[in-house]
Amino acid sequence: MVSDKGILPNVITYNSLICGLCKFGRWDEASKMLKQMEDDNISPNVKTFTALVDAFCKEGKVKEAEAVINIMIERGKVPNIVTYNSLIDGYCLRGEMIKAREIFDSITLRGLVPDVVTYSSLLNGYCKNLNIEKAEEMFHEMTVKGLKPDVVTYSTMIQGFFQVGRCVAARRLVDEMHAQGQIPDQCTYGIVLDGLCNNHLVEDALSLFYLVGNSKLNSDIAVYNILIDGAGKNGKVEVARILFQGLIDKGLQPDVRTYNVMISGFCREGQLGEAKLLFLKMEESGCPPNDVTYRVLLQGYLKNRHYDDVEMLLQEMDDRGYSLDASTLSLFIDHIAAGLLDRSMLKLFGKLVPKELLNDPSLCDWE
DNA sequence: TTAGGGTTAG
Repeated sequence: MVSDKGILPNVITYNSLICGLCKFGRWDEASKMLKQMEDDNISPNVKTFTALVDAFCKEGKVKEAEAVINIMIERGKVPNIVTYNSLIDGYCLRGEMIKAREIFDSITLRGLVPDVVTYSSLLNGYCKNLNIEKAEEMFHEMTVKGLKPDVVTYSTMIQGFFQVGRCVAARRLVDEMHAQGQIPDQCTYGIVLDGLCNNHLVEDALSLFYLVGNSKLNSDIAVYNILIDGAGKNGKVEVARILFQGLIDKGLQPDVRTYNVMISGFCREGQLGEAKLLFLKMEESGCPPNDVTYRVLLQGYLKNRHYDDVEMLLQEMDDRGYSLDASTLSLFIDHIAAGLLDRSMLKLFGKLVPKELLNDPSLCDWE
């Protein structure tokens, strides 16, 4: 691997490439790259190994990540705090909080010092696994240790409070982060809007949105996706429609999630005609439907006992290589069992059941 | 700007 100008790759070049390949799950190529790196007599360093550890952890493959850590130790490279933070994330992602805590506790024994990211990662794990008390403990403990919660720490904790319905505590924390000089960013904003919507406070979310007005914060399609979904789920599909039109008028481009939440909102209200129109508009707008779109629409049709387009949608899913997820599948099974669907559809339907669901005990006996 | 943490659809 030599560039046109005869420049040789170094450890930085390889790390960048390996990291990029890992990010896209291209493990084979990443491992080939690692091998080539060694053939070039360039030793992988702590960052190289940590990139691999992190990539495995993000897929929940903690055993593989630990294997990489063992290899790096064998090669005389010492894992650092970044390496262990990734591992904590991996265990948190799997919901294995006892193990995550063990890694956290082992950090000090290894002579390393947990940093803001370490605390925030474990705190996030506790929040995601709905153990808000433990999360609060971490939040408190880090300040005792002299670590200052940053924007990410606050955002994580705020989301945790919203998830368990503690909206007052969440809002108080937004004020506190301001007072501490940690300015909420785009991500915090999304977390707050989503948290309000999910706690039946969509009016508050909308007030905040209109208060923010034409700021850059509101030029993010994710903000619209959150609000359109929130409005729809709170029975305000007309508000959702206005928001959708608003983002178009503003020159923003709806993405596949925007369409999906809007279609989902129409289906919820039984407005299947509107849902179908939007579905058809996706392709011509350069934003083709994805597997979620099909599942949302199918669920909408089934729940509203509107079977005209079902076979066509299943056929299109098959053509596109999409499959049914567990919840759509179980809805289908109910309708088949109740004799509501034409049995001629069964063959096509069977092709869309993913292998991993074939032996699912909750879905058997449908024939 | 060589590796780490927080946001949206089913």
